[in-house]
Amino acid sequence: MNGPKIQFELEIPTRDGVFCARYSRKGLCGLSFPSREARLVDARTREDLPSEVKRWHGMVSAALTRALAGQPPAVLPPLDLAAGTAFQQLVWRALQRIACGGTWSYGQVAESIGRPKATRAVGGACGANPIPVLIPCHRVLAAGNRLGGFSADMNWKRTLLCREGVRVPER
DNA sequence: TAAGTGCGTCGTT
DNA sequence: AACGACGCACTTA
Repeated sequence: MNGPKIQFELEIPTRDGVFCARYSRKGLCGLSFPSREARLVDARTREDLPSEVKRWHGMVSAALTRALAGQPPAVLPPLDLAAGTAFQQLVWRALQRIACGGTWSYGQVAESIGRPKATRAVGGACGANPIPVLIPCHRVLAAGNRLGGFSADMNWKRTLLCREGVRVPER
């Protein structure tokens, strides 16, 4: 699934730790949660920032801060999802249509992209989401109002939903 | 009710 | 051919 060519990796400090945003020539192509093994960002990436990337990064920082506060989305730069398969991109686009404070089931996502039987595959695509939080895969729950899974810590899924005012199921 | 099993299903590796 | 961030029917306790 050879990923996009990363041009810049920039930190985003938040009240929940330091996230890392990745940009290709086309736009935002990745976002990762704060991690213990805090990757030092190459100093080189901080110099010679194209104004376009500065602008993108400002938008992403603001959007992330809002999202972490459970607020509806702000303006985002173009997203570079080209690394995903056609199916994955379909799913990721669908996720962006889930309103803040709302949730869909994996089955509903599957239906919304015209593949009603691909529920399980939708789970796989959610797990491959390169831009969590901003592409809100945390808003997808399992049927029967169960929580379902999450690639990063399940606590992130709980926390994000909780901040959006969603009544989070126990399991 | 709650928890566990089995199987259909389908995109990805 | 094997493996899932699934869903459903069905069995147990």
